Amino acid sequence: MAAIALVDCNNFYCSCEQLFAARLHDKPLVVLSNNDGCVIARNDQAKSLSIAMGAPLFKIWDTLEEQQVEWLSSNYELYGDLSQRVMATLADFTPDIEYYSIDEAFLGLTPTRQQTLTDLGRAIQQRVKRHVGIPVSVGIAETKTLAKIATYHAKRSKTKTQGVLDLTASPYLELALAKTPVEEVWGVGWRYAEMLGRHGIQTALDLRNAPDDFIRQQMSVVGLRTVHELRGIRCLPLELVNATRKSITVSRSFGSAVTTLEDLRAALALYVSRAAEKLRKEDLVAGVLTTFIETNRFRPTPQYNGSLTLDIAPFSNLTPELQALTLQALAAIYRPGYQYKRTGVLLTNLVPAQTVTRRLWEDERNEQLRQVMSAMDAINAKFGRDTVRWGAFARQGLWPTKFGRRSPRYTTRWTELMTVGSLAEPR
DNA sequence: TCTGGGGTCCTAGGACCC
DNA sequence: TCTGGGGTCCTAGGACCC
Repeated sequence: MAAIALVDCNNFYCSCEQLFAARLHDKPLVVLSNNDGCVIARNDQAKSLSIAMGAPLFKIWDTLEEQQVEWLSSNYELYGDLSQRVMATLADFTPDIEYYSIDEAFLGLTPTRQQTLTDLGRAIQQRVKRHVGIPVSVGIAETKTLAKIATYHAKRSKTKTQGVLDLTASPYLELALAKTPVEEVWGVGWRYAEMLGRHGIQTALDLRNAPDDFIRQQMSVVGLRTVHELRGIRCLPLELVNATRKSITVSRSFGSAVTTLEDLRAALALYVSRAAEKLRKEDLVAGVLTTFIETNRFRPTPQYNGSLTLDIAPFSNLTPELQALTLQALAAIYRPGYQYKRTGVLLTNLVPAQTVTRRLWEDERNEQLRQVMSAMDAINAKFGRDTVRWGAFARQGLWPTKFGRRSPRYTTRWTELMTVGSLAEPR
C-alpha cells in the first residue's frame, strides 16, 4: 500500500509575496484579510514576534511599528496562480494526488529500490523550489491524519528534518505523537481540545489511546475516524477526482457600515452575479438560494441577522433570475435602522446543468438569456471582471473593499508585470 | 474608526407518513 | 378514541477545515 504524503507550502501567502519583492526578504511579514481587517498569514519572523493568527490589525499596530513588520493586503489572484503552478509540479510525481487546499496536497507515494520515501519527499521539495520558487514541507505516513502530524514536525524541526519527515515504520512515531498537542490534531478544534483536556487527554498520543466508546459519544463518528487514523487505520481515502461541490457562497463585509436598502441591493446584485458566474463556469445549476444580511457583532449597536431561503424553480444559473430572487428576499428581510456590516448569498442544491429537465415553456427566452450569459462571461474573461454586468446598479457602492497595500498581480496581469530594468515595483 | 471568506460533515429534532 | 413502532425528509445548529 502506498504511503500518504502531505505537501504543504510554508507560510504560503507570505512566500508568494516574498518571491517577487526583494525588499521583503529576511523581514517579518504579515498578509491581511479583506478590508485589511486581520492577520491571515505570517512568515517565520512574524510568528516569532508572537503576532497571532487572526489578530485584528488595529490591535497590533504598535507591534508592527516597533518591530518594523511589513504588512500587505491579500492578493488572491497571485496566490491562486502560484498555487496552480505548485500543484502542476506535484502532479508530475504521481497521478494519485488530492488537491486539498490552496497550499496543500495529499499524494500517494510508493518507494522504489533507488528512492526511499524520504528521498522522494526531498525530490518534491527541490523541484517545487526550482520550478515555482515556493518552499514546501513534506510529511509522510500511513494515514492522512498522521501525515498532517509528520508535516507539523517537519516544519518545527527544520534543522533536524530539512522539512521532510517520514513517519512510516518509524521508531519516532510515538515520540512525535507525544510531542503533538491534541489541538494540533487534524479534526480537533478548540472546543474538542477543551473537552479532551478536561478528561486528561493532552496529546495526540493520549487521543490515540482513548477508548472508542468515549470518543464516539463525545465526538461522533467523525472523531472516531480521527482516532483510528492516529492508530494507522486508513479511514480517509485520497479523493482523487474533484467531486462536484455542494454550495457556493459569495459574501463580503463592507468597508464601512451600510444602512440603506439601496446599498444592500447594489451589493447583493453584484454578489449574486458573481455566484451565478461560478455556477456557469462549473456548468452547474442551483435549486436553492439563501440571502443574508448581518450587523457587526463586535459593536455594541443593535444587532440583527436576517436571512431567507428560497427555492429556485426551475433550477437556474442565469444571473437575471437569481438576481430577481435575491432582491425579493432582501426586500422581505430588510429592516431599516440597523448598521449592516455584511451581506451575501449562498447557493445550494447544486446539480450539473445537463441533468435538469428542459424547460417546456419560455424556451425561446431562456435560450436567449443563456446566450447573453455566455457572451457576458466571454467578454468579462477577456477584458476583466465586471466589464459588462446585468442590472442597473451603481458600479462602485459606498462600500468598497479596502486593499490598502495589495502587491502587483505579477503573474496574471500584463500591466502589473515586474519591471526588470529598475526592479521598480509598480504602485 | 478598525475583527475575512468559503467550504464540509454530522446530529438532533420536528413534520409527516403508514 | 388518542395510541405504537418504524420510516423518510428537512432544517438548524454545532463542529471542523484552510
